[in-house]
Amino acid sequence: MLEPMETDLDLHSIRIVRAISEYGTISAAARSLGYSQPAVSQHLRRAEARLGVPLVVRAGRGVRLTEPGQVIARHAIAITSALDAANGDLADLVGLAAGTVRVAGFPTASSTLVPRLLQRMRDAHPGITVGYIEAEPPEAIGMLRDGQVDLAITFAYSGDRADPHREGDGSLDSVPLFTEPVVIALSEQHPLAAEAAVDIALLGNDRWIAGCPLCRGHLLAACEAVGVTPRIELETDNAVAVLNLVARNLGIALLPQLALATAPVPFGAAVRSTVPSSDRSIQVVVKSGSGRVPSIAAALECIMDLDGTEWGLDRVS
Amino acid sequence: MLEPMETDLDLHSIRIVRAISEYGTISAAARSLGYSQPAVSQHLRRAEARLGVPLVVRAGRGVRLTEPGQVIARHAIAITSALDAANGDLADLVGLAAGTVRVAGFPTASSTLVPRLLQRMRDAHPGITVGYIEAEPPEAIGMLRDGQVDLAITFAYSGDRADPHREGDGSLDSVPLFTEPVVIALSEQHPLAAEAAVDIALLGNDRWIAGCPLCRGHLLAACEAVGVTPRIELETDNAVAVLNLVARNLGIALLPQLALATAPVPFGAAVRSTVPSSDRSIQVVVKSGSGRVPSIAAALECIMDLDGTEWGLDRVS
DNA sequence: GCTATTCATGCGACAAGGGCATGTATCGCA
DNA sequence: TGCGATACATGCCCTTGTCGCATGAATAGC
Repeated sequence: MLEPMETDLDLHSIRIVRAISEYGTISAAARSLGYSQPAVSQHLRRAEARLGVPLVVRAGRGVRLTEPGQVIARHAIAITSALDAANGDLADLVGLAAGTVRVAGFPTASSTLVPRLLQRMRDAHPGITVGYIEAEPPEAIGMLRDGQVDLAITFAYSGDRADPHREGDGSLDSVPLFTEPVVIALSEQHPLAAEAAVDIALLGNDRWIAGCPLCRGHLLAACEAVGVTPRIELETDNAVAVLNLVARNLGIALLPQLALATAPVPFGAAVRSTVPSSDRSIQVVVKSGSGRVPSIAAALECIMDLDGTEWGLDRVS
Repeated sequence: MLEPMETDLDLHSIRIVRAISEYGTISAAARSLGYSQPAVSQHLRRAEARLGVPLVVRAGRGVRLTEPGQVIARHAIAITSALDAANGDLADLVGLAAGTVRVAGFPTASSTLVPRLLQRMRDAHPGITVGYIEAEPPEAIGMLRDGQVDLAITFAYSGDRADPHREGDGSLDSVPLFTEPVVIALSEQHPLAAEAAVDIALLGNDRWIAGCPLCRGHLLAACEAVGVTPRIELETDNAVAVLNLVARNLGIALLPQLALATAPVPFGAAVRSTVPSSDRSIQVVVKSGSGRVPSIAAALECIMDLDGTEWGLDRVS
């Protein structure tokens, strides 16, 4: 007989009925809600038309809730409190009183930038939980795309063709934070250790120690640029190990400046700049749009406030 | 720094976020809500603008909820269930599966019309609670105005100047249900007991028994109309008592037909029609507007369906 | 009986909100 | 590697909900 009857209660009606139940008159309810009296009156009429049931009846100069109106007023408390809870949690997120950020960073950053970041976040926003997972840039970018992390601290060698940041893809926002020189580590015994800057073109016969895939790629590119094919015989991305191997003259290696902050240069090893020189840039990456999420924005801001001079990093503007 | 920030969650946004959380895509959410995809997309954008926080971020071909979005989705369950509870209770009221009606009726109705009404209501709408309180018409009307009852069963003598229904007041709706003759009860010994109809003009010297104030008023009016001043020496609105007094020739009385249904005419008493004749009408009264409240409408309908012939009442078309 | 409240109604204006058409990016498959 | 299907974004236009103001009618209290 009757169609499903779109008995759709809207928040406005609920608030209005609740206010009327509380104040007894439409005028007072309107005042308490910041509306004009006719607005509330008309809204009530519409709501009654939608529901097919009167919600108020005139009682002398004021109004009285009908039974349906009283039922709504009773539920209004539960509904509005549930809503207030949601609004409260949301306000906490907006106000940085709560929230979560999941960060991925490359290994060397774990020892340098990340502890500073976590400390700043804890000090500035104690309510925000920061998660961290170590991952090389390509993996970090992947986790960002997959939604496993909100923010990635990555690096890229200048001129790298396989730079995962450059996927022509507007879905990620990269912000360059620092640039750092790539230096060469070689034994003090090495004939070129006396030079202030070492010419890579002269290193075609040396044995090389390669690091992570990205670093190895950069090594190959740098050598190719000067017509040299490096003999890579050792592989490790452990900077301490690299430097100890170098100190014993078992090979030479290209290292980003930041790596030296995590490992003391041992006796017998030397660090020199290269010719031609090359740079590595440290970047922070977020999904486009998520930068406006307060907790993520806060983490971003904390990262961008970091001072890299302690580790020999050059701030990007 | 930031103004209170009208973080107003509306139901639409909550439903949309919930659907996205459930289906994973905006399109599927839109389908499940009966909207077009652009509508949901735009609504999301507006909600994000209002809240100042992104709720979704694009993830490949679909979208993923941000943390604020997930928070809303979590609360959505509680909010929508509270709302569903309210809608359910409201639907019960509309569907007559629940509800309350408070009825007031005059004493004679308590014995006749009201039991039938309660039985019909229980049979037709077991979920509806019907309350009853006995009250004379003026008091019943007063209780209706005060909101103590939802429905009043009253009577009025034709031509009564003090009829409480006629307060020129649009706030009450009266529906005449039945009319009944007013008859005269007198002793079989009475000289006029032999007549088929008794002329009131001839009763100026009799002793009268008056009933409730309204009935007494009608008695006075009926006598005045024919130039008689009744000698009222006994007063009771108990029909059984009246008839027994009449049977012993201690007085005569005007009685509405319905009263005879509550009291057998004892041996020695006679009932006759009067000249001029007069009627009493039985009415049902509700507050204007409350007739559209389902439970009250159902009670109204049950009353109007009552058949009065059993008690000698004449239906009003 | 007069006055201050209170509710209802009509009018005009604005904006929220939805559909449609269309453009763009992504994923899967051949 | 290129194509089709899917999904989201955007712009345009229109409906309709909703508000405020001005005004009228009814009520309660002094």
